[in-house]
Amino acid sequence: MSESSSDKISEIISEISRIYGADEWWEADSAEEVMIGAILTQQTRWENVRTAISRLKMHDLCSFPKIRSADPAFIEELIRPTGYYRQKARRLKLLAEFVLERHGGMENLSNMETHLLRRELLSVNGVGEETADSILAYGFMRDCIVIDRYTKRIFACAGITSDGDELRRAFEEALPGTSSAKRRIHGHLVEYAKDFCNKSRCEECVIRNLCE
DNA sequence: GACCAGGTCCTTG
DNA sequence: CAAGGACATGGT
Repeated sequence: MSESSSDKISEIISEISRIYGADEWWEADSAEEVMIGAILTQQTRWENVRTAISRLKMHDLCSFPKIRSADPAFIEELIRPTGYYRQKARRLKLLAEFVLERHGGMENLSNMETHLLRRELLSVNGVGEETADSILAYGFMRDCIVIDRYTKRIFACAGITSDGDELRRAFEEALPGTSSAKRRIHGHLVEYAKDFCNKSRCEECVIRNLCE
């Protein structure tokens, strides 16, 4: 990766942030809900997650104690719109076990140091890097940039890198640093990619002007 | 009807 | 350890 990558990242971010507002991005009422949504959103549109979450809430099943004791088949039924529903129902069960049994509840988790918490989250089957980072950034409000597929796509397109670890390092160097800024930036990148990284609007992409 | 979505895990070579 | 497949519904 070239020396000026972080400069270019800063440039791209300020361009995109200019286009989108400063709203908080992940819709959720609690850290628990972020964690549940983070599993449900895997490889699925957010609209389907919204449906699934509201169905869970309708049956008072949007919390780990309830999920832990619920009938797996019933959870599957409620989250069906998000796809991979059998796998995701299992992952929600594992996450509930992780939170309640391994760590004694959300309170203890929220008191953990960020890097330790990240390692712990990654130890759960079904929680990969992107899910863990989303949970850290949007659930526990930690200083953590989320590198997801959209982010990689944008920066690969700009000729920087599509390697997650490299991008993370370059981001740390490029970003001003507050955790709320990182949350907003990730949201902006995702929205930007949804809008412009497709066949019909790729030509309008302002980042193209910043590419080699 | 193909193609993709706010990924991750498991199996193969 | 990289590449490929499986998981599955809903919208364009």
